Amino acid sequence: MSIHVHSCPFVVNIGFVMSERRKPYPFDHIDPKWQAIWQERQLFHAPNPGEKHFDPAKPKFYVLDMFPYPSGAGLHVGHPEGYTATDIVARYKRMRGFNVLHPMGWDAFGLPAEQYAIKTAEHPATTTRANIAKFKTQLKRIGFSYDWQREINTTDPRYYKWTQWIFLQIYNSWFNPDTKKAEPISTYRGTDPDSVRLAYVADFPVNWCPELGTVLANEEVVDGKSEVGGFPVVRRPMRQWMLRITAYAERLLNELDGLDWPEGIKLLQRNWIGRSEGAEIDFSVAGGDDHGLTVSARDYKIRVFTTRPDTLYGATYMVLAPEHSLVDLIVSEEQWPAVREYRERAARKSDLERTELAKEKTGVFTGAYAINPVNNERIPIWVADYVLPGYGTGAIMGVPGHDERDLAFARKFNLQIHEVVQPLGDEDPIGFVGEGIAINSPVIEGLPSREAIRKITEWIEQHDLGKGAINYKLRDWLFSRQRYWGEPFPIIWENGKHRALDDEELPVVSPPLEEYKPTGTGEPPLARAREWVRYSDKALRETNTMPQWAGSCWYYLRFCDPQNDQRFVGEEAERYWMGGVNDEARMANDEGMTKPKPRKANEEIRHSKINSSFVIRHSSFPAKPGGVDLYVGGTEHAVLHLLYARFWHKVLFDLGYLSKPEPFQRLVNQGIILGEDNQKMSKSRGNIVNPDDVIDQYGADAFRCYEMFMGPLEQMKPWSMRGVEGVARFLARVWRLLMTENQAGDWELSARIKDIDPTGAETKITHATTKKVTEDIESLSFNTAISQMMIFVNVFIKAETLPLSAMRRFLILLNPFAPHLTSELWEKLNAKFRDNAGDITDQKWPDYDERLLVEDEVEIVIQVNGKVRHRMKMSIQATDEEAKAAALANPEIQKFTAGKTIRKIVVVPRKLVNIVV
RNA sequence: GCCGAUGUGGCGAAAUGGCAGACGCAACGGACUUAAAAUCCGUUGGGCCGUAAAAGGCCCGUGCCGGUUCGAGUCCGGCCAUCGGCACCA
Repeated sequence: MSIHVHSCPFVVNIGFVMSERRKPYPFDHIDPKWQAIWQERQLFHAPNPGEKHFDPAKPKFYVLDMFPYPSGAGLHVGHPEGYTATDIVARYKRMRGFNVLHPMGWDAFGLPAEQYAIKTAEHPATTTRANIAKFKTQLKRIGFSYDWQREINTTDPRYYKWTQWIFLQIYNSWFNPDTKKAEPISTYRGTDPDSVRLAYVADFPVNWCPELGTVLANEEVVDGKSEVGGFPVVRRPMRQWMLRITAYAERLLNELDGLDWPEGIKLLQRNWIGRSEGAEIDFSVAGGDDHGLTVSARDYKIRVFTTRPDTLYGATYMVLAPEHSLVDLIVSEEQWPAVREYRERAARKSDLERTELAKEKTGVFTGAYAINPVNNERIPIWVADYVLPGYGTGAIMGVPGHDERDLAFARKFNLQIHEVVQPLGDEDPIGFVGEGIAINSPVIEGLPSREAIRKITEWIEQHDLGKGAINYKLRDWLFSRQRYWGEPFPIIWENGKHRALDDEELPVVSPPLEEYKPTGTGEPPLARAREWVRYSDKALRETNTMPQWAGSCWYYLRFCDPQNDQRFVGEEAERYWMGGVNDEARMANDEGMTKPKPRKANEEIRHSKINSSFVIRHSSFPAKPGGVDLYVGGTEHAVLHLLYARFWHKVLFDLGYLSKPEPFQRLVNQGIILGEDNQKMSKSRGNIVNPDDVIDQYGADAFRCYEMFMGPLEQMKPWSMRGVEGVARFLARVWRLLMTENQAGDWELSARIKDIDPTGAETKITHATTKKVTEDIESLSFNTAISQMMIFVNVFIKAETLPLSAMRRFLILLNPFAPHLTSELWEKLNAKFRDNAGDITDQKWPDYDERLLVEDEVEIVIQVNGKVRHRMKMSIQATDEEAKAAALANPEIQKFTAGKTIRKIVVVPRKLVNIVV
């Protein structure tokens, strides 16, 4: 409460006034009353196919929130923004006759929860339980229509049993490059299945965060620091579990196309996947004259990846990443100490040092030479850390003439620079990286870059020197953590080899460790549980745990069938909710209703820039590949969660467990809510707004409506308590529109409400409001829907009589936004009029009649040279000629046209006449 | 550096290429009240002309500069600013 002293001084200063103060309407009675009724009647429970009360005639709609990570701080007003939006859609869709799946759960494993537990010196299981309880209480107060019977918790063994099971499906499959699908490992015909599994163990330099005592995925490292906590991250070779997400790079990229996601998010994913086309070229290592190379060194080949094979004649040196395995084999005796020292220094560097701070190029000569295969020139081989071990082949050909980085390197170390691309304009050819004409390049002389690339690639292939190749920036997913608070791996080790546990042995439950903090050495805390680790005399359990993202990779599937203990999700339930069987019905019911707003022209142009010449589309790929109909959450998950979940989904789809190749058809990102000071909400700034305080003062409906009235859902916007007050006033006006206070000070239904026909004007505003609210909910423009309802109330509050039908219709329209208030008023109407209207939640969403919205007389603007000079009323029937004549005859207009030649008259029917003189 | 989003009153915002600022907040004036709160009514982009006061009229105005168009907040080109993402990816 003390936080809000500045915004509401009188409440705090004179405490008793608040409790004494008359509420604008009795939300403190209404809110709990209806929440209890909803819970008791389980009104928002969605039965699965085959269950009692399931109605197969209805189409389905799956509307999902990104489930929260229950932190110790509880909710702030940013969380319920997306939740309110989806709740409005869910309530609306139910009234439109859909079976609506609208669930909520808890993503509770992972680093932040564990860090919080360590800080408060409590066990993460304890703090997690408490945090979830707090979140749930807070969410319930807002009156969301979740089906709480489907609540799930990623830390529940009944849930993570299936997370482990899915891991085993991944472990037990491989990616068949011919079918471009995951297949059971049993179909693999090679000698070493472990080398192709989609989950595998690798020993190589990883992101190690000493402070957190764990390794992190590339995606969890930001600017060389851990995303959680902001601690330094260094490279360190360790044995780790990896998931072969790179096998899916192409599909993850191409199959974005059919999704209704913001183009910006698709672009982020495309960039993250980072596809580039080019060629791989082999350079052979030259025998040294006095460099002490052994004869066999000549047999070594260095393979490089380049997107510009047309600059091959300009390659004047080569660079190997310090970690490249050939370095040891080719380095000369003389250069060995320098190279060794350089490699050690590079290994110690943090990511931050290696990238951001390393403006100046560094490197060291290996003493070895390679042969440029196209012209047989001897070129020196260097080691430098500007070449990354994880991308391409970890080696490059240095073309300083036409690459900025190579140019900087060559200048620093005095290496040769050749011009091989002639710019089309008058730019300096040295350092020119664009497309031009190949020069000094016999095989491709005179060709434009694109053709040159094609021709030289053919030439390389013909001479068996390499091949055209595609490379992705995306790396395999580092999947193990040296932490306690995560899913244990269902894996045991025997004679140095890993082996999957049987399905019957799941779940593998973590041992109840008292001492769960990271060891700091890189050995996982689970190793402390000696009894637990000893699986048998010969076998030990894997002691790493899964990363935070594991549970959220498939939770949307579990929501379809959360109680199932036979399968991770029942087949029929999955087919129904994820959209396999019900598509036709849905499309029919859905026609034109859930389409995203038409994109602006420039968005289309941007999209079309994406080079799709290489896109391979399976003809059977569905136009709407995703299962969840609407998914709302923050942009922060643009690449991490959304990419990982798509990957798991595709593996399960390939293995035949799922009916759709993509998890989320339509994605919307809600914008961040800032504090009243326009700054990001944070504890240190003291500008956090707690939903509980808002609801105490103004009620849940005002809270919900304000969240939506603030502005467009996707936009970043600041909180304003004054704004909440304004919306609360609107709801109070709705209350007083239908209710009046009697002599005794009690509220009773207004005598103005009568079961009479509305006037023409009243019908018009009612239908206009229906149209606007309907369309605005469909396009998620909740702010303008509320504006329209305010206009409606402003009109009727002045009326002497209130037609019952118009009031009922209005309450239905407002119901998704303010469910408590409207339920109460609806009940009061039922009590008085006894017209068997039924409960408000059972109502059908009203239709509107376009014909009723048409005016018979319209105001037409008269412009002279594009400037508004006058207005006139005209019948809607008036022809263009009549409008023209009327405009010209208008004395006010004649003032402007007198003595001038009329050059042109533009008429926009029913809108305006523009006279050009 | 590259990619993307955004830029409209004092504030949150609204506007199929056709009356810029709907709706709300704040502010001001009034009604009610012993008084305040609440509520209700009215005014409210800037400048100017007009009038006793009104009515009314004119000019400017959607980050900046240019273009297309009878007409641009909206479309096109070029800048500037803020925010977000990527960042030695060969």
